[in-house]
Amino acid sequence: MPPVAAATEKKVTELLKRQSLSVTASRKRILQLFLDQPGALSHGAIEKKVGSVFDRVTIYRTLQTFVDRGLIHTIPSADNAIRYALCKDECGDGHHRHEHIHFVCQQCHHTYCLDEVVTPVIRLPKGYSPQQVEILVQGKCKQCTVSARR
Amino acid sequence: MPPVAAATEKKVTELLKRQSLSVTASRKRILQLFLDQPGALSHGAIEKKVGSVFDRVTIYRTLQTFVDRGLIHTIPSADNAIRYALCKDECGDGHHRHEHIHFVCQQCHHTYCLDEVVTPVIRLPKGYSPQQVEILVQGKCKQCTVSARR
DNA sequence: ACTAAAATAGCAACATAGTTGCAAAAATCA
DNA sequence: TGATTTTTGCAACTATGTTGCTATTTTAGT
Ligand SMILES: [Mn+2]
Ligand SMILES: [Mn+2]
Ligand SMILES: [Zn+2]
Ligand SMILES: [Zn+2]
Repeated sequence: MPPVAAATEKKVTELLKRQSLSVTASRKRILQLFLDQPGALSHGAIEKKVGSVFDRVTIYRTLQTFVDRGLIHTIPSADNAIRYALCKDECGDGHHRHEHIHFVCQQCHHTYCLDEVVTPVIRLPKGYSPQQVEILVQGKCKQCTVSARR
Repeated sequence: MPPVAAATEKKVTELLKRQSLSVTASRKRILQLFLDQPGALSHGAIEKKVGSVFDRVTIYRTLQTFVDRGLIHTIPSADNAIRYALCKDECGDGHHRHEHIHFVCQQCHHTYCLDEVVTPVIRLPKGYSPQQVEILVQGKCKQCTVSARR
């Protein structure tokens, strides 16, 4: 067993226990996928990455559990596939508080949380009571801009 | 034939001809649905409203055609069902230009274009090239706020 | 108004996304 | 370790969306 993998395994196990979640193979694997890369993942992307190790339903339920516990959050999209990304510390069991925007690259199709960019206050006409604001920016991401320039 | 219906029929026919679109029963009916109410419509909502008069595929293709021609635009969502709403004059064949935000009521589940609310400029970190900004506000709409107060 | 060409609609089949009930398996706890 | 609780896998189902092909409708020219 390589020491790096062992370290990550310990980390995800700790994370799960901290949320009082049973530590199972699927939860460890899926949580690790999120930790291993900076972007957001859709159910389909996860299915591709883990192969047929886990049932589709298990993946759906795992994602829902993570959302419920404030481990990950959902990101709306224009292509009918919900993306999920890791939450920061402010989120917890039963509550999410996000003030960042999301960026979707039209070239590589990755979705990123831009934690540095705070959602501005949107002033609505009389009568509308806002609860949550989602900002979705589409364009070309850092990586794709750089590789186009070379 | 009631004069009101005849007048609307003439209107949608004119609209379609103005876009050099063949005037068909499905296109007239679906365009009329959008003109008859202020909100956005999903494929499913349209299917319910028109019953089984048109094939599902026809509805999908009609919506796509309208989007292509700049008659309607899509609205991203968190529930995996694309909504469509009428465009204003600025959009046309092959191009959309929208600067308004969208409001989704968590009570009545209607989606509205808030044309009065202009999307603010979002400043991104270096390297990201924005192309389009979508703002989705969730909360309670005008109607639902009023009826709750009574 | 009639006809040929072009566009559109309907059908079937498929693909992807997501849900639910239930029994088997695994994780937790004592 | 063994009982209890939780999670998983399977099957079946719904919703959403696409594609290829043929029949029908629309359009445009006469
Ligand atoms: Mn995010
Ligand atoms: Mn709109
Ligand atoms: Zn990119
Ligand atoms: Zn409402």
